[in-house]
Amino acid sequence: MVQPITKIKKDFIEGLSQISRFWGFPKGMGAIFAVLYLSPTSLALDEIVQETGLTKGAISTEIRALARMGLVHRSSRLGDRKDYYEAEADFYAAIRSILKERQNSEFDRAVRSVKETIKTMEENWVENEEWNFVYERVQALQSFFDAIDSLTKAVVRLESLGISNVTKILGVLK
Amino acid sequence: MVQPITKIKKDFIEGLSQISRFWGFPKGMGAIFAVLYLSPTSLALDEIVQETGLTKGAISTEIRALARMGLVHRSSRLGDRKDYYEAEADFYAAIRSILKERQNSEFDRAVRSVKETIKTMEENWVENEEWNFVYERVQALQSFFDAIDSLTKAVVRLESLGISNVTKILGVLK
DNA sequence: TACTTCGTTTAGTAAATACTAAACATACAT
DNA sequence: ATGTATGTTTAGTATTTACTAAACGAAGTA
Repeated sequence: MVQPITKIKKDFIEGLSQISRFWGFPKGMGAIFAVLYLSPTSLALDEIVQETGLTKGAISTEIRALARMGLVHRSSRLGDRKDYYEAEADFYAAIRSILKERQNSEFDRAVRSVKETIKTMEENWVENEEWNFVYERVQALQSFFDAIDSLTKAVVRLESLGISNVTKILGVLK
Repeated sequence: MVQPITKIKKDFIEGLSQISRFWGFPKGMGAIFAVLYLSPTSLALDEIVQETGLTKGAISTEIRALARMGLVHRSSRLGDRKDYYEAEADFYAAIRSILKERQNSEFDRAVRSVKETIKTMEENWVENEEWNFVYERVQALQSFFDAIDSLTKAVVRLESLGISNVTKILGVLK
């Protein structure tokens, strides 16, 4: 059975769409990234419309999210009003970028609310068993978050999180 | 301003709900976990109904998911038809458990489809520039996935992923 | 046997989210 | 200025997902 390149691409796009959805992102987002990732040249919005079947509007908003995460880069050419987009091909760089982005997200707001809880409890301290128990648990969660936080910060700080670093980590975990 | 323990709990539950939603899980799931996490004793389904305001049905299905991820544990008592649930308080254990769970998930199916793409291309090889480019890119993604995969496998293998291991990793990344 | 008390399943509803179509804004070209 | 090609915003729709209410099943109890 002959497999034309278009079919190969289509399957790959499909696969990335599913992966995207699995991580809680719109599947269109995965599709857009996939199209750019498989293109040797940067693409204009209309070309992405062609390849994905999505509308300009959807792509406009979703590609902005992708750009914010550092998964795609936007560029423009002299004497050309169009914007051109290309995928970030270094996934380690992408991960660092995503982590960085997440630091000022809704997630951090929620995490901070846990910190608030602790402060509130300390300021209104009541000495009884339940209070103690709750305090202890909330604090355990807090220090877990802190550990995760330093981990992500460490990763973000690296100039490059390459395969070599991953191997290093693997070595430690042995 | 006096802060009764019920208000403290409510805020905390709210916070975990948001965190849950941020990670793509239903917010009810976060609420259920929060209620169990703040309880010194294991709770029956009806008690969780009371605390969360969700229905039996919802809790039944969502708590099963939580159990599958190892975030809560179900137990029963002699001469008591009720099931009792308690939260896993060791978050590092929970992480390992979640990672383990994810290994046979929809995600892996999608990842495997990328591997398929590579095989298909090799079996129907066409020598031209586009084919080469696509092949190279797909393979780069594949090896990225492989790295992530060995990382999670290493973490899962650890008897305990405690704060000490996290610190070790931080050391390597310095 | 019929009656409780529990967890589960199911069928339908509500809510959230992704997406479309079309109006809009901007910038350039004629 | 008017027209055209672009990206963005908006208002509405479709789809997906979370959840409810109620029927069900199992397993004990009277």
